[in-house]
Amino acid sequence: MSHVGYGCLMAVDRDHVLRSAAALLTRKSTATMDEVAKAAGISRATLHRQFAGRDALVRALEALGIEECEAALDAARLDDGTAQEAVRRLVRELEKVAGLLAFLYTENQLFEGDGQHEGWARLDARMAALFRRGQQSGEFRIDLSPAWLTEALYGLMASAAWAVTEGRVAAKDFHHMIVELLLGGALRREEP
Amino acid sequence: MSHVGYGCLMAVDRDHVLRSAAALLTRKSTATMDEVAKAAGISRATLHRQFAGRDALVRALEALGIEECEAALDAARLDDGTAQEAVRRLVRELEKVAGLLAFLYTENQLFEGDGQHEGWARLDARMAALFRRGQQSGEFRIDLSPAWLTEALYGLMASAAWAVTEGRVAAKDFHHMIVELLLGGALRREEP
DNA sequence: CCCACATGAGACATAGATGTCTCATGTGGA
DNA sequence: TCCACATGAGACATCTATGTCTCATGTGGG
Repeated sequence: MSHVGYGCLMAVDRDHVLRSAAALLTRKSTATMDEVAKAAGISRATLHRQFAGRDALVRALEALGIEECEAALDAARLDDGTAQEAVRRLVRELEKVAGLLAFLYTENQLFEGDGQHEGWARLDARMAALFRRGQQSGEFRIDLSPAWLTEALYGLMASAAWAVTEGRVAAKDFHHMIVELLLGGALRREEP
Repeated sequence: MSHVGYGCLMAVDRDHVLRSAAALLTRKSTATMDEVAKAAGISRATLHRQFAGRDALVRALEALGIEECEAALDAARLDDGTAQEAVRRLVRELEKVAGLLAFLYTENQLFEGDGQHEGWARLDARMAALFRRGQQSGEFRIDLSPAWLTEALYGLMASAAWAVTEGRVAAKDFHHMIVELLLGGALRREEP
């Protein structure tokens, strides 16, 4: 028996590997298991010991992404203040997950079968609830469904993350670009 | 020599194959050459005779997408009327290309190297010019850069196309969802 | 009728990634 | 010191998609 140290050490390494893989796959979604291993500073053998295969790795990244999104939603306190303020906090919190989210967003294989992760439905429901709250309070227009606003938020996050890595837009504008477009749109507001 | 019939027939078949492949790959981006061939109703051998390989096929799809986008931009008459009207026409015209666009959008391999298709730059430039025109005429706000609005339009189109195929939103709302979110945002306008 | 040619079917080799295995090494703890 | 164990390196088999080839077939035009 190797006592308890085993599980502990593995957990730490596993997290490091996962984050390295996320960073790499965000940039190059077709990266090899070899490249993922090198990026994490470990050998391919060790990578396989921690994740049964590429599929398992992607699944773990999906779980990580969902976990971090849920943490972001918690931190954004979606039920506090106006819905608009909550959306602003939400985008602020989601910004750090945007890269991983963009990667998962393109891994459409995750959503093909019937066995997609239930976490996505939970996240969708929470975000849609926020938009619905904004509609009921009169802040948001009612002709754009909560489901669409949720999808649009994902899409804008992915687009922005991708545009930033491509150097088309500045990273510092991330929050402003998404929030202002999502909430306010491109048209100038008439001065009241 | 086989006279002229050769080129003519090939052109027709090629176009049909291309559109079948676009329809299939839009749904399942990892489809095999076998599946692509079956979807087009031809054999894999014939598919290989028309497109040197999967890479060539994707490149051809890219060219087709660019071509159709440019046709859409032409049909939308971006220089006529207000910028807002032009954007509405543009989304209307782009709707039929949205699926293909969404597929190409996720084929990030196309944009990795330095040899990306110049057509994208042309399209970006024309769309950015439209948004810039709207800014200069005072219709659009100036704190959202034309480059970002262009990226956002791509992203929203892809998100909407994907959400429609997933059944999350209704296809008939496509134009309204994108245009209203892009131009007006989620916030209710104050009554003047 | 005859021939050229595009096609479909399938065999075959190749490439690239993946998954599994063994073995030597180094390190931390008893 | 000694041992257990995780690791790295690499060999090896496998698998899947791909690319290439041959051959029989059918069809359309001369």
